[in-house]
Amino acid sequence: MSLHEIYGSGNLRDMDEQLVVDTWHYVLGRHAKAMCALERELGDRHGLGPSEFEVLDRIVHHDRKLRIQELCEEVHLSQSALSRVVARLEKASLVSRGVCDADRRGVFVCITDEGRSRHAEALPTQRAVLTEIFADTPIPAH
Amino acid sequence: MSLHEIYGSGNLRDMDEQLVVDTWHYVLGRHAKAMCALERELGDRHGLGPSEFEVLDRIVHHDRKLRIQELCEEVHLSQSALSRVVARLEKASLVSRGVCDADRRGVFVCITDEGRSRHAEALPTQRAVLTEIFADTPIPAH
DNA sequence: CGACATTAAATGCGCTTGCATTAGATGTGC
DNA sequence: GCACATCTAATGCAAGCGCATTTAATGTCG
Repeated sequence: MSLHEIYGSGNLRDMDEQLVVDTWHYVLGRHAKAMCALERELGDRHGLGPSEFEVLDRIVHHDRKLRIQELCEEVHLSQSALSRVVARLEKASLVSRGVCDADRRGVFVCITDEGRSRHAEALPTQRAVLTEIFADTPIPAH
Repeated sequence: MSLHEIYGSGNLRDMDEQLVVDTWHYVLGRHAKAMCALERELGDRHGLGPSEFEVLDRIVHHDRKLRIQELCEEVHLSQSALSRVVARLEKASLVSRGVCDADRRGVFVCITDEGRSRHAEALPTQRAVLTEIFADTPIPAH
């Protein structure tokens, strides 16, 4: 169904609903495809899962140590899942955890040199995968 | 960064990449939000998980019995995951499985009356959740 | 016909996730 | 100061997923 047909139908409620459902199917399809490809490519080439990469990416993007809490707002993971991702990254020496002096409940996560270079290696792979999947139908900037 | 700035930058490669990454973040965010809400609402109100609902929805949409294989192409699940979803649905008496006469390796999945009415109950809930999440920034029809 | 590759669906297994809870640190009110 | 609510991060636990494998049926080729 084309945009013209939708808007020309005269039934805005149906149009909205159809558009919403189409959007959901788009999101479902691309998410599945991208996640699957990222898991394979990042895993095979760089030994990283999508969540591990995303956490490294957020830290590199901010270019400073972050609190677990801050990361939690940016990555789409529950607090417990994030806690475990950080634990795996620490085990792999890609980040280090340190207690926060100001609030001793908090935990800072610092990226290590090894973490930084691993991220730099993996970044082109991630971009290539995403470009492969989204280049044809990106969302025109919200 | 605005669309104008992007297009005005003169570097189409960077623009493309930024658009692709923005699209990925859009997909990640909406997928997480929608999945979480669907899991909660469909689960609490109708005793269905998102995968269970999706499978019922595909069968209702086609309005006939489908082979596992056919469902596999439409649902974003691995063959093994789908096999288990169908097993759960059968346990809940929402579908029934039957061997295919033509190819006795194959399995047909039929929706039951109970499955049909459960789907009908759940559909408005699903639509409400999706509208809540996508009404503001749907994708203008690809 | 008979051995071997192929296909469909189910199952073993390990991993990641979210929910609920816990342990420890910090804030609040009397 | 002290009891109690709140907050942060970690952990026990069960559920769902994908990969690899298995079981059974079907094709294929000599």
